[in-house]
Amino acid sequence: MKKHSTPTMWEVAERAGVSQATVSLVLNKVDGGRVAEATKARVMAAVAELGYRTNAYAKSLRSGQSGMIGFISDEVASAPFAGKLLKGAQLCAWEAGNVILGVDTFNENELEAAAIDMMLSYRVEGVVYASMYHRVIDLPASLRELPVVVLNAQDRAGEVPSVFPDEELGGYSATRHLIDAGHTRIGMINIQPPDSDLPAGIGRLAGYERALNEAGLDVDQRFIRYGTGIVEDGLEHTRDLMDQRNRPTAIFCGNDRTAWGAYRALEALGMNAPLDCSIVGFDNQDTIAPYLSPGLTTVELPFERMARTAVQLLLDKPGSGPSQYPIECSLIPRESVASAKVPA
Amino acid sequence: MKKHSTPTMWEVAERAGVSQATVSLVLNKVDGGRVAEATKARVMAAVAELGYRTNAYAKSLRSGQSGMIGFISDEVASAPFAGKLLKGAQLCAWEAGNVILGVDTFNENELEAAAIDMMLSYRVEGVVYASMYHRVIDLPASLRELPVVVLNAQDRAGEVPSVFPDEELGGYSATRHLIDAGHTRIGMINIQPPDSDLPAGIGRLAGYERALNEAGLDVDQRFIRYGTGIVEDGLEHTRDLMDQRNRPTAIFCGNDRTAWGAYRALEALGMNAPLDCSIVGFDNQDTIAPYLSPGLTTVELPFERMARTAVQLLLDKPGSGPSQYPIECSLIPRESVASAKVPA
DNA sequence: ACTCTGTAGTTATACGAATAACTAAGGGCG
DNA sequence: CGCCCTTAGTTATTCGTATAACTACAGAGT
Repeated sequence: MKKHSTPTMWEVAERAGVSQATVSLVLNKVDGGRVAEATKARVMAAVAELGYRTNAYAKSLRSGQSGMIGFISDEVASAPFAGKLLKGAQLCAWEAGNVILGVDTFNENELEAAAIDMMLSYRVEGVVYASMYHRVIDLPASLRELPVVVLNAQDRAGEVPSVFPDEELGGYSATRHLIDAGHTRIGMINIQPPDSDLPAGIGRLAGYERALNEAGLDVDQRFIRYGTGIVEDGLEHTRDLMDQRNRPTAIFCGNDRTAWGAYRALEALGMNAPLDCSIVGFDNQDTIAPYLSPGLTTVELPFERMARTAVQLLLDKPGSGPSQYPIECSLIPRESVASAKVPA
Repeated sequence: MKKHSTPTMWEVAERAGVSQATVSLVLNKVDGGRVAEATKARVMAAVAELGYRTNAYAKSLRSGQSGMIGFISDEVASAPFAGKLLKGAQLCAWEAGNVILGVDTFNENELEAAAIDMMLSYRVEGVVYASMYHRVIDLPASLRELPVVVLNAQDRAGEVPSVFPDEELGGYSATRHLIDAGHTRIGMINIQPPDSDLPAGIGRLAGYERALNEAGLDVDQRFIRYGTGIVEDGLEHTRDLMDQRNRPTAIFCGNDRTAWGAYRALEALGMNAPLDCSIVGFDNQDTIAPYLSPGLTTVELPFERMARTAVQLLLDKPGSGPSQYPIECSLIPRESVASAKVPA
């Protein structure tokens, strides 16, 4: 229940005994020594007494600046980490006095079109176009009229800056961590079939191979499996990997769900992680990784930093820098990696 | 890169050879037979050719309606289900031509104050004040000037409508499901200590007891344990419960993480779910419940419906209805419940 | 005495759209 | 023929703020 709706600058001005322009000058500190301290104080007092708040619409209309950043995403609702993207975006926007206008399209083209329309109506300063998973996307044509940054995905046309996780480096770090612990027979269970073109699986595998090569270890195809990123795949492939003579002493799982499956397989086989087999995951999914036992050593997807980077790119729009911004994924050590037993 | 910034109604009017007012009439269908079909067509053509989009700020300023609904939440980022709240809110708002202006406060008072300020500036039609978990909250005083609905929480003062899960009914359904399967010795592992006043644990336990009473079964305190909702608690308490003579044949776990712990305990004891012990969880956490093996029968928290209800309450603001809106939590059957063996 | 420079404001206007109030032309009808 | 109604628009004003351009006055400098 508001008594007399929010007051305007005129009402503040009247109460302070000055003109509306003066109120504006005071509130926006366009001072330049134009307003006496005493007057300022009177204005501020009136503002406080009346509970005045700037009308963002009038301000934007006049100034031509909306102070809003659009955030379009497919299916945030279903992605457990989506909140982190939102968090990074919001904090970064906020620090620069901007606000996030977020819309989820639920992968429906109609909704997406409506969302873009709406953002154009609100004259957003730019749009962060976020994907739920790392992939290569085609931007809707109607976004061409606006500054856009692609988040957690890559623009196929390469016309727009894209911020995404450095999967290759992540895969490298994970594998390197195992190598550093003395492992030489390291399996990998990837999260997609070999013919899939998703950057996540491709990059993580590539990083795995680079680490092995760099360490002078063979890339043994018998140690590489291809699942689909779900628990069952980790379970089956791990069972299978451990069934070989000369089996791996460590497995790099392409994501945490797969790692969970690996745990289950080891348990079923009466084996112990990390003593019989070290495990490294990927994603650092926070409803899983810390709750597995032993805690899962994994690679973190830097959602918050990615989102901040994306928003920052929109904010300092000037001149086009590079179009690809891979963000480092860092290793989160827990208890699922042990030193390899030194061969006798 | 926009060539000549977005066109205004005047430019559309000029191109169509009419006045600005006419363009407005056409676009808002305030028709009443005032504009000839041919003219309408010319206007629409001009709109399309110039790519005109209404300026939301000008429109709101003039009409006094912002078309925005504020959504304030603590820590969406960390809540895996937060997306569903957002989803329901957005869809419901959208259907009525409104847009969500969302802010996460990360539990910082400063940010919250700034968020409320910002929403007042944007003259939101109302605010959904959402909590990450079901609790009793005190609303910040500055929200008093606006229509507010509390989501996934309850307003202590009871001055504002609150939409939250019907925990008691959920607990009842879960327990009833086990009773219907023939179980008579049913344990419960609650998610908070007995002296805690969080509605979730209190309600779920109350529902459990009501179901037992209604079925003429005793509420046996030896079967009720109090944890804190984490995996380890489920593990320990289940181990403990199963260690009794005359142990329970089914356990109602106060949430899915606890249920996960129960699975681990059973596995460790060489027992099988659901054959040796049926399990029901709560939350239907989608990164966990479907991936446990066997799939976890659990109770769903109706986030999307709750959020829709909250927004709807804001939209049809007239006259105050009830102030509490408990929303039904329904049972999601999977494979973790089996019929009790009929006693010989 | 006159201009010059600050200081401390004020006035007027524009942003883009919505809408109340007006107008102009054509036709029907008594 | 004059009157009124209908159709198809137009004009003028308003929302709340930002800002360019102006004013009014006091004191300094020559």
